[in-house]
Amino acid sequence: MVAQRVRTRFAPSPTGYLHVGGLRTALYNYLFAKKMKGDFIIRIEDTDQSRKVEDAQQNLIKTLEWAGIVADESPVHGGSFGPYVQSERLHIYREYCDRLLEDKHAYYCFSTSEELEENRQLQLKQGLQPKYNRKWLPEEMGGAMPSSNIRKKMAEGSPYVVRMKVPDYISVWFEDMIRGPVEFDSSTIDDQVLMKSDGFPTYHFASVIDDHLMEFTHIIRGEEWLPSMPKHLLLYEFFGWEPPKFAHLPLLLNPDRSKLSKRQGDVAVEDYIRKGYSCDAIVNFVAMLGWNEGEGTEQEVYALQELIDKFSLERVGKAGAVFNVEKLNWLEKQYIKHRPAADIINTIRPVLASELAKRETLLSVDVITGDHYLEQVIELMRERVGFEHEFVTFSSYFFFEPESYEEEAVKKRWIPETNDLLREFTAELEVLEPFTAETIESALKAFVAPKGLKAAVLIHPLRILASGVSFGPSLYHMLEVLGREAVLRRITKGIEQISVAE
RNA sequence: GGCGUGUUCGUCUAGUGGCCCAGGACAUCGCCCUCUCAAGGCGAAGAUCACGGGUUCGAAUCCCGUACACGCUACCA
Repeated sequence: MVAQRVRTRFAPSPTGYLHVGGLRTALYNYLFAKKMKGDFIIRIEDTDQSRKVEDAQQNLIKTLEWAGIVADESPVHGGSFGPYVQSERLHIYREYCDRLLEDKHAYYCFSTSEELEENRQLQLKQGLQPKYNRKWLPEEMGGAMPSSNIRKKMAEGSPYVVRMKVPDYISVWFEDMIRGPVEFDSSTIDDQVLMKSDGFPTYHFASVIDDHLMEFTHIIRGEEWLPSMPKHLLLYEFFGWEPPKFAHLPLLLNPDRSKLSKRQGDVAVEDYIRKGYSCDAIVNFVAMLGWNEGEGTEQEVYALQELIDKFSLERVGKAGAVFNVEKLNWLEKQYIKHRPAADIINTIRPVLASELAKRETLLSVDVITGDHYLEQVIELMRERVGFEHEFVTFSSYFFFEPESYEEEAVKKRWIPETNDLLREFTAELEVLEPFTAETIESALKAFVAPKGLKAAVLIHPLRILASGVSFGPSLYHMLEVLGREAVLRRITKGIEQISVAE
Protein backbone atom coordinates (compact mmCIF):
# COMPACT_ATOMS: atom_id res chain seq x y z
CA MET A 1 0.00 0.00 0.00
CA VAL A 2 1.37 3.28 -1.10
CA ALA A 3 -0.74 5.37 1.23
CA GLN A 4 -1.30 4.67 4.88
CA ARG A 5 -4.31 6.94 5.25
CA VAL A 6 -7.51 4.94 5.59
CA ARG A 7 -9.74 5.16 2.52
CA THR A 8 -13.04 3.37 2.21
CA ARG A 9 -15.73 3.48 -0.45
CA PHE A 10 -19.38 2.90 -1.08
CA ALA A 11 -19.88 1.87 -4.68
CA PRO A 12 -23.55 1.60 -5.64
CA SER A 13 -25.01 0.96 -9.06
CA PRO A 14 -27.33 3.70 -10.30
CA THR A 15 -30.29 1.36 -10.63
CA GLY A 16 -32.78 3.20 -8.49
CA TYR A 17 -33.15 4.05 -4.84
CA LEU A 18 -30.83 3.63 -1.89
CA HIS A 19 -31.66 0.33 -0.21
CA VAL A 20 -31.53 0.19 3.59
CA GLY A 21 -28.93 -2.54 3.25
CA GLY A 22 -26.87 -0.23 1.08
CA LEU A 23 -27.30 2.51 3.65
CA ARG A 24 -25.83 0.25 6.28
CA THR A 25 -22.89 -0.67 4.04
CA ALA A 26 -22.27 2.99 3.32
CA LEU A 27 -22.65 3.87 6.98
CA TYR A 28 -20.15 1.29 8.18
CA ASN A 29 -17.66 2.41 5.53
CA TYR A 30 -18.20 6.01 6.62
CA LEU A 31 -17.94 5.26 10.33
CA PHE A 32 -14.78 3.24 9.87
CA ALA A 33 -13.11 5.90 7.76
CA LYS A 34 -14.07 8.73 10.12
CA LYS A 35 -13.07 6.71 13.15
CA MET A 36 -9.64 6.25 11.60
CA LYS A 37 -9.42 9.90 10.54
CA GLY A 38 -9.54 8.81 6.92
CA ASP A 39 -11.62 9.41 3.81
CA PHE A 40 -14.93 8.08 2.65
CA ILE A 41 -15.44 7.96 -1.12
CA ILE A 42 -18.43 7.34 -3.36
CA ARG A 43 -17.87 5.58 -6.66
CA ILE A 44 -20.63 4.83 -9.14
CA GLU A 45 -20.52 1.40 -10.74
CA ASP A 46 -22.54 1.69 -13.94
CA THR A 47 -20.95 -1.04 -16.07
CA ASP A 48 -24.35 -2.59 -16.73
CA GLN A 49 -25.73 0.11 -18.99
CA SER A 50 -29.04 -1.68 -19.47
CA ARG A 51 -29.97 -1.30 -15.81
CA LYS A 52 -29.03 2.32 -15.40
CA VAL A 53 -31.79 4.60 -14.10
CA GLU A 54 -31.89 8.30 -14.85
CA ASP A 55 -31.14 10.50 -11.82
CA ALA A 56 -30.36 7.49 -9.65
CA GLN A 57 -26.80 8.63 -9.11
CA GLN A 58 -27.96 12.01 -7.85
CA ASN A 59 -30.63 10.50 -5.61
CA LEU A 60 -28.22 8.05 -4.06
CA ILE A 61 -25.75 10.76 -3.11
CA LYS A 62 -28.54 13.07 -1.93
CA THR A 63 -30.08 10.41 0.29
CA LEU A 64 -26.69 9.57 1.79
CA GLU A 65 -26.10 13.24 2.58
CA TRP A 66 -29.55 13.49 4.13
CA ALA A 67 -28.40 10.71 6.45
CA GLY A 68 -25.29 12.68 7.31
CA ILE A 69 -22.99 10.54 5.22
CA VAL A 70 -21.04 13.07 3.22
CA ALA A 71 -18.31 11.84 0.91
CA ASP A 72 -14.86 13.34 0.81
CA GLU A 73 -14.58 12.40 -2.85
CA SER A 74 -17.34 11.48 -5.30
CA PRO A 75 -18.64 12.28 -8.80
CA VAL A 76 -20.17 15.41 -7.24
CA HIS A 77 -17.31 16.46 -4.95
CA GLY A 78 -14.49 15.51 -7.26
CA GLY A 79 -11.10 14.40 -6.02
CA SER A 80 -7.65 13.30 -7.10
CA PHE A 81 -8.61 9.80 -8.21
CA GLY A 82 -11.33 10.56 -10.72
CA PRO A 83 -13.29 9.88 -12.74
CA TYR A 84 -15.56 8.42 -10.04
CA VAL A 85 -18.03 6.89 -12.50
CA GLN A 86 -16.88 3.65 -14.05
CA SER A 87 -18.38 4.28 -17.47
CA GLU A 88 -15.96 7.20 -17.70
CA ARG A 89 -12.95 4.97 -17.08
CA LEU A 90 -13.24 2.48 -19.91
CA HIS A 91 -9.84 3.36 -21.36
CA ILE A 92 -8.28 2.35 -18.06
CA TYR A 93 -9.88 -1.09 -18.02
CA ARG A 94 -8.87 -1.70 -21.66
CA GLU A 95 -5.28 -0.91 -20.84
CA TYR A 96 -5.21 -3.35 -17.94
CA CYS A 97 -7.03 -5.93 -19.99
CA ASP A 98 -4.33 -5.68 -22.66
CA ARG A 99 -1.71 -6.16 -20.02
CA LEU A 100 -3.30 -9.36 -18.75
CA LEU A 101 -3.59 -10.67 -22.31
CA GLU A 102 0.10 -10.00 -22.87
CA ASP A 103 1.04 -11.68 -19.62
CA LYS A 104 -1.05 -14.73 -20.55
CA HIS A 105 -3.31 -14.25 -17.54
CA ALA A 106 -6.31 -13.71 -19.82
CA TYR A 107 -7.62 -14.92 -23.18
CA TYR A 108 -10.28 -14.22 -25.78
CA CYS A 109 -13.46 -16.22 -25.71
CA PHE A 110 -15.91 -16.47 -28.60
CA SER A 111 -18.38 -18.83 -27.02
CA THR A 112 -22.00 -17.89 -27.55
CA SER A 113 -24.62 -17.57 -24.82
CA GLU A 114 -26.29 -20.71 -26.14
CA GLU A 115 -23.10 -22.73 -25.90
CA LEU A 116 -22.46 -21.50 -22.38
CA GLU A 117 -25.97 -22.31 -21.23
CA GLU A 118 -25.81 -25.79 -22.74
CA ASN A 119 -22.52 -26.44 -21.00
CA ARG A 120 -23.91 -25.10 -17.73
CA GLN A 121 -26.94 -27.39 -17.82
CA LEU A 122 -24.75 -30.38 -18.60
CA GLN A 123 -22.57 -29.70 -15.61
CA LEU A 124 -25.51 -29.14 -13.30
CA LYS A 125 -26.87 -32.53 -14.32
CA GLN A 126 -23.58 -34.07 -13.32
CA GLY A 127 -23.74 -32.36 -9.96
CA LEU A 128 -20.83 -30.08 -10.72
CA GLN A 129 -20.41 -26.37 -10.17
CA PRO A 130 -20.76 -24.83 -13.64
CA LYS A 131 -17.39 -23.65 -15.00
CA TYR A 132 -16.38 -22.44 -18.45
CA ASN A 133 -15.13 -25.41 -20.47
CA ARG A 134 -12.13 -23.46 -21.80
CA LYS A 135 -13.02 -24.16 -25.39
CA TRP A 136 -11.27 -20.97 -26.50
CA LEU A 137 -8.23 -21.25 -24.29
CA PRO A 138 -5.34 -21.04 -26.82
CA GLU A 139 -2.74 -23.76 -27.25
CA GLU A 140 0.04 -21.49 -26.15
CA MET A 141 -1.71 -21.14 -22.80
CA GLY A 142 -2.31 -24.84 -22.27
CA GLY A 143 -5.62 -25.06 -24.07
CA ALA A 144 -6.71 -26.79 -27.27
CA MET A 145 -7.62 -23.85 -29.50
CA PRO A 146 -5.21 -23.14 -32.37
CA SER A 147 -4.18 -19.52 -32.69
CA SER A 148 -5.28 -19.54 -36.30
CA ASN A 149 -8.90 -20.08 -35.26
CA ILE A 150 -8.67 -17.20 -32.86
CA ARG A 151 -7.17 -14.95 -35.51
CA LYS A 152 -9.90 -15.99 -37.94
CA LYS A 153 -12.63 -15.07 -35.45
CA MET A 154 -11.01 -11.73 -34.77
CA ALA A 155 -10.75 -11.06 -38.54
CA GLU A 156 -14.45 -11.81 -38.94
CA GLY A 157 -15.22 -9.28 -36.27
CA SER A 158 -17.00 -11.85 -34.11
CA PRO A 159 -18.07 -10.64 -30.68
CA TYR A 160 -15.84 -11.87 -27.89
CA VAL A 161 -15.23 -11.47 -24.22
CA VAL A 162 -11.98 -11.64 -22.33
CA ARG A 163 -11.68 -14.23 -19.58
CA MET A 164 -9.08 -14.59 -16.90
CA LYS A 165 -7.08 -17.79 -16.91
CA VAL A 166 -7.19 -19.34 -13.49
CA PRO A 167 -4.00 -21.30 -12.68
CA ASP A 168 -4.31 -24.87 -11.62
CA TYR A 169 -3.06 -24.17 -8.14
CA ILE A 170 -3.79 -21.00 -6.24
CA SER A 171 -4.07 -19.85 -2.68
CA VAL A 172 -7.62 -20.07 -1.45
CA TRP A 173 -7.45 -18.57 1.98
CA PHE A 174 -7.77 -15.04 3.35
CA GLU A 175 -8.45 -13.26 6.62
CA ASP A 176 -11.76 -11.41 6.76
CA MET A 177 -11.88 -8.56 9.26
CA ILE A 178 -15.28 -9.66 10.55
CA ARG A 179 -15.32 -13.38 9.99
CA GLY A 180 -11.72 -14.36 10.51
CA PRO A 181 -10.04 -16.94 8.27
CA VAL A 182 -12.10 -18.05 5.27
CA GLU A 183 -11.14 -20.96 3.00
CA PHE A 184 -12.35 -21.97 -0.46
CA ASP A 185 -12.40 -25.08 -2.58
CA SER A 186 -10.05 -24.10 -5.41
CA SER A 187 -11.65 -26.44 -7.90
CA THR A 188 -14.73 -24.25 -8.13
CA ILE A 189 -12.94 -21.13 -9.33
CA ASP A 190 -14.05 -20.26 -12.84
CA ASP A 191 -12.36 -18.39 -15.70
CA GLN A 192 -14.38 -15.28 -14.94
CA VAL A 193 -15.25 -12.88 -17.77
CA LEU A 194 -13.31 -9.65 -17.31
CA MET A 195 -14.39 -7.64 -20.35
CA LYS A 196 -17.80 -8.00 -21.91
CA SER A 197 -18.40 -7.90 -25.66
CA ASP A 198 -19.88 -4.39 -25.35
CA GLY A 199 -16.52 -3.05 -24.27
CA PHE A 200 -17.54 -2.64 -20.64
CA PRO A 201 -15.77 -4.51 -17.87
CA THR A 202 -17.47 -6.82 -15.40
CA TYR A 203 -17.82 -5.83 -11.78
CA HIS A 204 -14.99 -8.17 -10.85
CA PHE A 205 -12.47 -6.60 -13.17
CA ALA A 206 -13.40 -2.97 -12.73
CA SER A 207 -13.69 -3.01 -8.98
CA VAL A 208 -10.28 -4.63 -8.42
CA ILE A 209 -8.62 -2.11 -10.73
CA ASP A 210 -10.44 0.87 -9.26
CA ASP A 211 -9.96 -0.23 -5.67
CA HIS A 212 -6.25 -0.33 -6.34
CA LEU A 213 -5.93 2.86 -8.39
CA MET A 214 -8.11 4.78 -5.91
CA GLU A 215 -5.91 3.42 -3.15
CA PHE A 216 -8.61 2.04 -0.91
CA THR A 217 -7.23 0.45 2.23
CA HIS A 218 -10.40 -1.37 3.30
CA ILE A 219 -13.21 -2.91 1.32
CA ILE A 220 -16.35 -3.27 3.42
CA ARG A 221 -19.16 -4.82 1.41
CA GLY A 222 -21.98 -7.32 1.54
CA GLU A 223 -21.38 -11.02 2.00
CA GLU A 224 -22.77 -11.77 -1.45
CA TRP A 225 -19.21 -11.02 -2.67
CA LEU A 226 -17.55 -13.48 -0.35
CA PRO A 227 -17.64 -16.39 -2.82
CA SER A 228 -15.96 -14.15 -5.43
CA MET A 229 -12.94 -13.46 -3.21
CA PRO A 230 -10.68 -16.08 -4.83
CA LYS A 231 -11.10 -14.46 -8.24
CA HIS A 232 -10.46 -11.01 -6.85
CA LEU A 233 -7.38 -12.06 -4.93
CA LEU A 234 -6.10 -13.70 -8.10
CA LEU A 235 -6.49 -10.50 -10.06
CA TYR A 236 -4.49 -8.63 -7.42
CA GLU A 237 -1.83 -11.29 -7.84
CA PHE A 238 -1.80 -11.01 -11.65
CA PHE A 239 -1.19 -7.27 -11.40
CA GLY A 240 1.36 -7.67 -8.65
CA TRP A 241 -0.70 -5.56 -6.28
CA GLU A 242 -1.16 -5.99 -2.58
CA PRO A 243 -4.87 -6.41 -1.80
CA PRO A 244 -6.68 -4.16 0.68
CA LYS A 245 -8.23 -5.54 3.86
CA PHE A 246 -11.67 -7.05 3.37
CA ALA A 247 -14.73 -7.16 5.61
CA HIS A 248 -17.92 -8.86 4.45
CA LEU A 249 -21.11 -7.73 6.12
CA PRO A 250 -24.02 -10.05 6.79
CA LEU A 251 -27.23 -9.32 4.91
CA LEU A 252 -30.34 -7.71 6.34
CA LEU A 253 -33.32 -10.05 6.38
CA ASN A 254 -37.07 -10.04 6.19
CA PRO A 255 -39.07 -11.29 9.19
CA ASP A 256 -39.13 -14.71 7.51
CA ARG A 257 -35.33 -14.49 7.29
CA SER A 258 -35.15 -14.24 3.54
CA LYS A 259 -33.07 -11.48 2.00
CA LEU A 260 -34.71 -8.13 2.62
CA SER A 261 -37.09 -7.41 -0.23
CA LYS A 262 -39.93 -5.09 -1.23
CA ARG A 263 -42.44 -7.90 -1.12
CA GLN A 264 -42.30 -7.98 2.66
CA GLY A 265 -41.85 -4.34 3.54
CA ASP A 266 -40.23 -1.06 2.78
CA VAL A 267 -36.63 -1.38 1.68
CA ALA A 268 -35.93 2.01 0.18
CA VAL A 269 -34.52 4.61 2.53
CA GLU A 270 -36.88 7.05 0.79
CA ASP A 271 -39.86 5.06 2.05
CA TYR A 272 -38.82 5.73 5.63
CA ILE A 273 -38.06 9.36 4.96
CA ARG A 274 -41.52 9.75 3.44
CA LYS A 275 -43.15 8.20 6.51
CA GLY A 276 -41.48 10.82 8.65
CA TYR A 277 -38.57 9.03 10.22
CA SER A 278 -35.65 11.29 11.00
CA CYS A 279 -32.10 10.67 9.86
CA ASP A 280 -31.01 10.43 13.52
CA ALA A 281 -33.27 7.45 14.17
CA ILE A 282 -32.65 5.72 10.85
CA VAL A 283 -28.88 5.97 11.14
CA ASN A 284 -28.94 4.87 14.78
CA PHE A 285 -31.22 1.94 13.96
CA VAL A 286 -29.30 0.77 10.91
CA ALA A 287 -25.99 1.01 12.73
CA MET A 288 -27.24 -1.24 15.52
CA LEU A 289 -28.36 -3.96 13.14
CA GLY A 290 -25.39 -6.21 13.63
CA TRP A 291 -23.04 -3.91 15.50
CA ASN A 292 -22.67 -3.08 19.16
CA GLU A 293 -20.17 -1.22 21.21
CA GLY A 294 -19.16 -4.29 23.19
CA GLU A 295 -17.92 -4.92 26.72
CA GLY A 296 -21.41 -5.32 28.10
CA THR A 297 -22.46 -1.83 27.10
CA GLU A 298 -26.21 -1.48 27.13
CA GLN A 299 -26.52 1.85 25.35
CA GLU A 300 -29.08 1.87 22.56
CA VAL A 301 -29.17 5.49 21.46
CA TYR A 302 -26.16 6.79 19.54
CA ALA A 303 -25.78 10.06 17.66
CA LEU A 304 -23.69 9.91 14.48
CA GLN A 305 -20.62 11.45 16.09
CA GLU A 306 -20.87 8.96 18.93
CA LEU A 307 -21.01 6.13 16.43
CA ILE A 308 -17.87 7.48 14.80
CA ASP A 309 -16.08 7.64 18.13
CA LYS A 310 -17.00 4.12 19.09
CA PHE A 311 -17.19 2.21 15.83
CA SER A 312 -15.09 -0.85 15.30
CA LEU A 313 -15.34 -3.48 12.60
CA GLU A 314 -14.46 -6.14 15.10
CA ARG A 315 -17.77 -5.44 16.84
CA VAL A 316 -19.80 -6.20 13.73
CA GLY A 317 -21.67 -9.48 14.07
CA LYS A 318 -21.67 -12.32 11.56
CA ALA A 319 -25.34 -13.25 11.55
CA GLY A 320 -27.94 -11.66 9.32
CA ALA A 321 -30.31 -9.38 11.19
CA VAL A 322 -34.07 -9.09 10.83
CA PHE A 323 -35.20 -5.57 10.06
CA ASN A 324 -37.58 -4.86 12.94
CA VAL A 325 -39.53 -1.63 12.61
CA GLU A 326 -40.73 -1.60 16.22
CA LYS A 327 -37.27 -0.79 17.48
CA LEU A 328 -36.99 1.94 14.86
CA ASN A 329 -40.27 3.42 16.08
CA TRP A 330 -38.98 3.49 19.65
CA LEU A 331 -35.78 5.19 18.53
CA GLU A 332 -37.70 7.85 16.61
CA LYS A 333 -39.63 8.65 19.76
CA GLN A 334 -36.46 8.91 21.82
CA TYR A 335 -35.08 11.45 19.35
CA ILE A 336 -38.30 13.47 19.23
CA LYS A 337 -38.36 13.66 23.01
CA HIS A 338 -34.92 15.18 23.20
CA ARG A 339 -34.60 17.15 19.97
CA PRO A 340 -34.36 20.99 20.24
CA ALA A 341 -37.68 22.68 19.58
CA ALA A 342 -36.12 24.91 16.94
CA ASP A 343 -35.15 21.85 14.89
CA ILE A 344 -38.64 20.40 15.16
CA ILE A 345 -40.16 23.73 14.13
CA ASN A 346 -38.10 23.69 10.97
CA THR A 347 -39.52 20.31 10.09
CA ILE A 348 -43.17 20.97 10.88
CA ARG A 349 -43.40 24.44 9.35
CA PRO A 350 -43.88 23.10 5.84
CA VAL A 351 -46.39 20.53 7.12
CA LEU A 352 -48.36 23.26 8.83
CA ALA A 353 -48.21 25.50 5.81
CA SER A 354 -49.53 22.69 3.69
CA GLU A 355 -52.43 22.10 6.07
CA LEU A 356 -53.22 25.81 6.25
CA ALA A 357 -53.43 25.86 2.47
CA LYS A 358 -56.10 23.17 2.62
CA ARG A 359 -58.16 24.16 5.63
CA GLU A 360 -59.44 27.34 7.17
CA THR A 361 -58.44 28.16 10.72
CA LEU A 362 -60.24 30.37 13.20
CA LEU A 363 -57.01 30.94 15.08
CA SER A 364 -54.68 33.78 14.22
CA VAL A 365 -52.30 32.49 11.54
CA ASP A 366 -49.55 34.81 12.72
CA VAL A 367 -49.82 33.36 16.20
CA ILE A 368 -50.06 29.65 15.38
CA THR A 369 -47.16 29.82 12.91
CA GLY A 370 -44.99 31.78 15.28
CA ASP A 371 -42.08 30.22 17.16
CA HIS A 372 -43.54 30.89 20.57
CA TYR A 373 -46.81 29.06 19.90
CA LEU A 374 -45.10 26.18 18.15
CA GLU A 375 -42.63 25.76 20.99
CA GLN A 376 -45.51 25.43 23.43
CA VAL A 377 -47.25 22.84 21.27
CA ILE A 378 -43.99 20.93 20.93
CA GLU A 379 -43.33 20.85 24.66
CA LEU A 380 -46.84 19.57 25.34
CA MET A 381 -46.85 16.95 22.62
CA ARG A 382 -43.30 15.70 22.26
CA GLU A 383 -43.87 12.70 24.55
CA ARG A 384 -47.00 11.74 22.68
CA VAL A 385 -46.11 11.76 18.99
CA GLY A 386 -44.35 9.11 16.93
CA PHE A 387 -43.27 11.31 14.03
CA GLU A 388 -42.56 15.01 13.79
CA HIS A 389 -45.39 15.62 11.36
CA GLU A 390 -47.79 14.40 14.04
CA PHE A 391 -47.23 17.65 15.94
CA VAL A 392 -49.51 19.01 13.24
CA THR A 393 -51.63 16.04 12.19
CA PHE A 394 -52.08 14.25 15.51
CA SER A 395 -52.73 17.39 17.49
CA SER A 396 -54.48 19.34 14.79
CA TYR A 397 -56.75 20.91 17.42
CA PHE A 398 -53.91 23.29 18.19
CA PHE A 399 -54.29 24.68 14.67
CA PHE A 400 -57.84 23.94 13.53
CA GLU A 401 -61.26 23.65 15.09
CA PRO A 402 -62.32 20.09 15.86
CA GLU A 403 -64.60 18.88 13.12
CA SER A 404 -66.20 16.16 15.19
CA TYR A 405 -66.24 14.72 18.67
CA GLU A 406 -65.21 11.20 19.61
CA GLU A 407 -68.57 9.46 19.91
CA GLU A 408 -67.72 6.89 22.53
CA ALA A 409 -66.09 9.51 24.69
CA VAL A 410 -69.18 11.72 24.54
CA LYS A 411 -71.40 8.83 25.59
CA LYS A 412 -69.10 8.04 28.45
CA ARG A 413 -68.52 11.54 29.76
CA TRP A 414 -71.78 13.40 29.22
CA ILE A 415 -74.47 13.42 31.86
CA PRO A 416 -77.63 15.56 31.78
CA GLU A 417 -75.99 18.30 33.84
CA THR A 418 -72.84 18.55 31.76
CA ASN A 419 -73.91 21.31 29.43
CA ASP A 420 -75.29 23.47 32.27
CA LEU A 421 -72.06 23.04 34.17
CA LEU A 422 -70.06 23.96 31.09
CA ARG A 423 -72.16 27.10 30.53
CA GLU A 424 -71.72 28.15 34.10
CA PHE A 425 -67.99 27.45 34.06
CA THR A 426 -67.63 29.43 30.89
CA ALA A 427 -68.57 32.51 32.81
CA GLU A 428 -65.66 31.81 35.17
CA LEU A 429 -63.23 31.44 32.27
CA GLU A 430 -64.39 34.69 30.72
CA VAL A 431 -63.08 36.74 33.62
CA LEU A 432 -60.15 34.55 34.60
CA GLU A 433 -56.87 36.51 34.93
CA PRO A 434 -54.29 35.62 33.92
CA PHE A 435 -55.41 32.75 31.61
CA THR A 436 -52.86 30.13 32.62
CA ALA A 437 -52.86 26.44 33.40
CA GLU A 438 -52.55 27.18 37.11
CA THR A 439 -55.45 29.61 37.24
CA ILE A 440 -57.63 27.38 35.07
CA GLU A 441 -56.98 24.42 37.33
CA SER A 442 -57.69 26.41 40.47
CA ALA A 443 -60.83 27.88 38.99
CA LEU A 444 -62.12 24.51 37.91
CA LYS A 445 -61.52 22.93 41.29
CA ALA A 446 -63.04 25.90 43.08
CA PHE A 447 -66.01 25.62 40.76
CA VAL A 448 -66.84 21.97 41.38
CA ALA A 449 -66.02 21.74 45.09
CA PRO A 450 -69.06 23.71 46.40
CA LYS A 451 -71.26 21.52 44.24
CA GLY A 452 -69.85 18.35 45.74
CA LEU A 453 -68.59 17.23 42.34
CA LYS A 454 -65.31 15.76 41.15
CA ALA A 455 -63.09 17.67 38.78
CA ALA A 456 -63.42 14.88 36.25
CA VAL A 457 -67.03 15.86 35.63
CA LEU A 458 -65.71 18.89 33.74
CA ILE A 459 -62.22 17.81 32.82
CA HIS A 460 -63.24 15.18 30.29
CA PRO A 461 -65.97 17.22 28.58
CA LEU A 462 -63.62 20.20 28.34
CA ARG A 463 -60.98 18.09 26.73
CA ILE A 464 -63.41 16.65 24.22
CA LEU A 465 -64.77 20.07 23.27
CA ALA A 466 -61.37 21.69 23.04
CA SER A 467 -59.76 18.89 21.03
CA GLY A 468 -62.49 16.63 19.68
CA VAL A 469 -60.85 13.60 21.29
CA SER A 470 -60.56 12.01 24.71
CA PHE A 471 -56.80 11.85 24.88
CA GLY A 472 -53.93 14.28 24.70
CA PRO A 473 -51.67 16.46 26.85
CA SER A 474 -52.51 17.96 30.23
CA LEU A 475 -55.88 19.68 29.88
CA TYR A 476 -54.98 22.90 31.66
CA HIS A 477 -51.85 23.45 29.66
CA MET A 478 -53.71 22.72 26.46
CA LEU A 479 -56.35 25.31 27.28
CA GLU A 480 -53.69 27.86 28.13
CA VAL A 481 -51.91 27.38 24.82
CA LEU A 482 -55.18 27.57 22.86
CA GLY A 483 -56.07 30.81 24.59
CA ARG A 484 -59.29 32.06 26.14
CA GLU A 485 -61.00 33.09 22.95
CA ALA A 486 -60.58 29.74 21.23
CA VAL A 487 -61.55 27.81 24.36
CA LEU A 488 -64.73 29.78 24.90
CA ARG A 489 -65.65 29.46 21.25
CA ARG A 490 -65.21 25.72 21.25
CA ILE A 491 -67.13 25.21 24.49
CA THR A 492 -70.02 27.31 23.23
CA LYS A 493 -70.12 25.44 19.96
CA GLY A 494 -69.91 22.09 21.71
CA ILE A 495 -72.78 22.91 24.03
CA GLU A 496 -74.92 23.69 21.02
CA GLN A 497 -74.00 20.48 19.24
CA ILE A 498 -73.99 17.96 22.03
CA SER A 499 -77.05 17.06 23.99
CA VAL A 500 -77.86 14.07 26.09
CA ALA A 501 -80.99 12.11 25.36
CA GLU A 502 -82.73 10.65 28.38
C1' G B 1 -26.12 -30.34 -7.44
C1' G B 2 -21.33 -27.68 -6.06
C1' C B 3 -18.98 -23.81 -3.10
C1' G B 4 -19.09 -20.10 0.92
C1' U B 5 -21.38 -18.00 5.25
C1' G B 6 -24.64 -18.08 9.32
C1' U B 7 -27.82 -20.16 13.76
C1' U B 8 -28.59 -17.07 21.92
C1' C B 9 -35.90 -14.92 24.53
C1' G B 10 -41.09 -12.90 19.33
C1' U B 11 -37.11 -8.97 17.36
C1' C B 12 -32.04 -6.43 17.98
C1' U B 13 -28.40 -8.31 20.93
C1' A B 14 -24.50 -9.18 25.66
C1' G B 15 -21.25 -13.47 25.93
C1' U B 16 -15.27 -15.71 23.38
C1' G B 17 -13.77 -22.44 28.98
C1' G B 18 -15.99 -21.14 35.33
C1' C B 19 -18.96 -14.52 37.11
C1' C B 20 -24.45 -17.30 33.05
C1' C B 21 -29.63 -23.52 32.91
C1' A B 22 -27.81 -16.90 30.19
C1' G B 23 -27.52 -9.80 30.99
C1' G B 24 -29.71 -5.35 28.30
C1' A B 25 -33.13 -3.02 24.87
C1' C B 26 -37.63 -3.14 21.86
C1' A B 27 -42.26 -5.53 21.81
C1' U B 28 -46.07 -8.04 25.35
C1' C B 29 -48.56 -8.14 30.35
C1' G B 30 -49.25 -5.96 35.37
C1' C B 31 -48.66 -2.26 39.34
C1' C B 32 -47.42 2.81 40.73
C1' C B 33 -48.05 7.81 39.12
C1' U B 34 -52.49 10.00 37.04
C1' C B 35 -58.23 14.09 34.71
C1' U B 36 -57.37 11.22 29.44
C1' C B 37 -53.49 9.68 26.18
C1' A B 38 -48.50 9.49 26.79
C1' A B 39 -43.91 9.79 29.32
C1' G B 40 -41.49 7.98 33.71
C1' G B 41 -40.62 4.37 37.82
C1' C B 42 -41.13 -0.71 39.48
C1' G B 43 -42.26 -5.64 38.40
C1' A B 44 -43.74 -10.13 35.44
C1' A B 45 -43.48 -13.55 31.62
C1' G B 46 -40.13 -15.01 27.85
C1' A B 47 -33.89 -18.54 25.21
C1' U B 48 -30.31 -24.48 29.56
C1' C B 49 -27.90 -20.94 23.43
C1' A B 50 -30.82 -25.11 16.08
C1' C B 51 -30.06 -30.74 16.93
C1' G B 52 -26.72 -35.00 18.19
C1' G B 53 -22.01 -36.68 19.63
C1' G B 54 -17.08 -35.57 21.62
C1' U B 55 -13.02 -32.97 24.49
C1' U B 56 -12.84 -31.04 29.65
C1' C B 57 -13.31 -31.20 36.68
C1' G B 58 -16.39 -27.66 33.96
C1' A B 59 -18.97 -25.91 27.23
C1' A B 60 -23.58 -20.86 24.63
C1' U B 61 -18.07 -20.59 24.13
C1' C B 62 -13.44 -25.64 21.60
C1' C B 63 -13.85 -30.19 17.96
C1' C B 64 -16.90 -33.46 14.69
C1' G B 65 -21.44 -34.63 12.33
C1' U B 66 -26.54 -33.39 11.06
C1' A B 67 -30.58 -29.95 10.12
C1' C B 68 -32.26 -25.42 8.54
C1' A B 69 -31.49 -20.48 6.57
C1' C B 70 -28.95 -17.00 3.45
C1' G B 71 -25.57 -15.93 -0.49
C1' C B 72 -22.59 -17.24 -4.93
C1' U B 73 -22.82 -20.54 -9.08
C1' A B 74 -24.53 -14.33 -15.31
C1' C B 75 -21.21 -11.22 -21.04
C1' C B 76 -25.93 -8.49 -13.33
C1' A B 77 -23.84 -5.62 -9.66
